[in-house]
Amino acid sequence: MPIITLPDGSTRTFDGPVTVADVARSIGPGLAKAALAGQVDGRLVDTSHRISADTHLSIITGSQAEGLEVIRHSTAHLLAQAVKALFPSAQVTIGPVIEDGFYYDFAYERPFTPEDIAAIEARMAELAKAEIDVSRAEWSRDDAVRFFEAQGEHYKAEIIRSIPETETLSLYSQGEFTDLCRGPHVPDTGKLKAFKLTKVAGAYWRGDSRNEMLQRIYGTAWADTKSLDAYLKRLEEAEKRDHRRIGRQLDFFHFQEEAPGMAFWHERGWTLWQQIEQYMRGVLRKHGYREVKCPQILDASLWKRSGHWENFRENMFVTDSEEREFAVKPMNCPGHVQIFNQGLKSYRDLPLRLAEFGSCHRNEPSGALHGLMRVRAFTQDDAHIFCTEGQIQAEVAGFIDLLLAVYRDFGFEDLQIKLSTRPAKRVGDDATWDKAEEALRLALDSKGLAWDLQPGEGAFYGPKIEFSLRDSIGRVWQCGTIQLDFALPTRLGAEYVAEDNSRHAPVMLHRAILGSLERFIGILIEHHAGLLPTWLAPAQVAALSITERFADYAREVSETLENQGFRAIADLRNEKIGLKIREQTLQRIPYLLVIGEREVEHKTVAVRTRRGEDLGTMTLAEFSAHLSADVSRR
RNA sequence: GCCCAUAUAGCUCAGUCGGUAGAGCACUUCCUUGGUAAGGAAGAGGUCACCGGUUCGAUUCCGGUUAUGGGCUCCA
Repeated sequence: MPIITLPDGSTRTFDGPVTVADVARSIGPGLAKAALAGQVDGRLVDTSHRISADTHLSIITGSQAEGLEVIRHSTAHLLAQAVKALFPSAQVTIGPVIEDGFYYDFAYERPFTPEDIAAIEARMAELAKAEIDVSRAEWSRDDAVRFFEAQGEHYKAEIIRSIPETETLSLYSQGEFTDLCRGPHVPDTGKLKAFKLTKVAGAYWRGDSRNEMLQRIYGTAWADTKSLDAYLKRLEEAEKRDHRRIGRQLDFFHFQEEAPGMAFWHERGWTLWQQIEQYMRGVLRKHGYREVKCPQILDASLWKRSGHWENFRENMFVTDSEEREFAVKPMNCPGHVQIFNQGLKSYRDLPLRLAEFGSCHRNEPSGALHGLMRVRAFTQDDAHIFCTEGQIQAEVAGFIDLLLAVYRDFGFEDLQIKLSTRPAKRVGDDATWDKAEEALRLALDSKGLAWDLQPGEGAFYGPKIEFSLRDSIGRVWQCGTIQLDFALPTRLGAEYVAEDNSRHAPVMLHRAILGSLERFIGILIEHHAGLLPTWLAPAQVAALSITERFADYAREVSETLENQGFRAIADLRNEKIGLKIREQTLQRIPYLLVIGEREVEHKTVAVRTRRGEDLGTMTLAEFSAHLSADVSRR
């Protein structure tokens, strides 16, 4: 006589064992139809799951996050079923749920074409319409291996073989298709109503580039077509924010074939860049950094000593001159160590914080390039803090405060933080690593930040924290970082004199807040959809003359504002005011000053914003005060 | 680097089942001097990414290269 407690606290008593579906039916026909899975004492189960003891049960539908996940997972199976039906020799591998959808990897003798994808999607729709029952069965591991081998599914068999022998596996079947899966799944394919295959791509088997390439099909799935349409709409909107598109529209930068992965900055984009750089310069100075500048190319011997030659030779641009081998710097640290090494340093000099807007070049693999987000020529807001072990935690904590404040000023609140700890191949003894990792962890926790641990993902020379921001379609790009380094100072002979007159290698903290200026600007553009905050906007205000008769006053207005330190332009073209407003609004200029007879007569300006608001007529002094207030509000 | 796709005017794109191309916007000139998101007319503009092959003939078909896009791998 199981007594079942529902989420609202009510209970239902049954005469004997019941399934989740039975319970849903007893509550109402609507719920019975909507039920996708159940949650029994916190565990997700199929609707066919039998309950024989007292328990807490929640019926999962498509309106819950768990339900959506079930839908996506089941849609991945539906995709595999359709592929197997249309391409029987394709082998299935894995098909997980991802953000907003799912993918499934297949091994097949040729890539799937767009026509194939259309056919597969059509078959999926048919299979869904047929409302095929999805059933679960438990198998022993070895039986499952034999089953899949017999079907010619060698990848699946390989996956199962790597599962411990003692484990019982669940296999889900729908029609003639059976797949290994933990579940749960929807009770029948008819529950899958809103899905779309989005793209095909190659993907390495088991994510290893030494392995063969599989055919990955991506899709999205939602509880209803309305949500699906909303999602597709959202993607479309995000595309309009693409920094590459806005960069062209606003005349910020361009790329061309002769310089792959290296941006040409146009005046407006460069103005934005300069605002960011000057802002950062001020912030760094306030926080005890000293700005330096190192040579762009350095003799190969230095890169050999630093270890970069050995590890990254392939990705470095090298040059021959005077029969010597040079490398264009791929990073700034060795240069900063050279500066540190000039003159004998005392413990009293520590922490020493050397900052540089360091221009670096890395010959990134061609397939990795992506607009401003991944380039071959970039500028880091780099700095290296030379300190003692005892100073690590305070420096890291101070850095995190600084980073959060900077991000806030740029309008970013939502970031992903990851702590990467010691990899298998590393330098330094375990005691040092223990201390270093602990220092990073404590610093993070002291800020009350949420972070993920990435065990084994640290650099060979030390653990690191990475701060990432998302682009307009949810892709995550690393920007800030702080990395401990126990290796480089020793390799490059950096040392300081301690209180007891002994000499020690300092600990080196590599850190960047924006990461690369290029990438940060890309994200900034997308984040604001090109409507940069006034303090960053390349042109903050445009004076528009209504006819040529008022050109002189419009020019005077813009010059006055320029002299007050604002970035103003004058649009004196012989065009209608409507056209000028349209064009300058599309250029995302925060303020437009309309200047005609009335304004000239009363020495005023009529102010309109890029969002279409009319701020009315005011004197130039009043507008200047308004602009000033806006600029300081970052 | 790997898989797939794409490359036509400054931009966004159409087109040619193989006979050297077209639109809108932008640009130039002229008219218009107009009060809050596109005034009108005329004109100019393309080695159809590059290199090769097939063909009487290639922008179109095939191969290669380069770049870009979407993924995968990588990212000191």
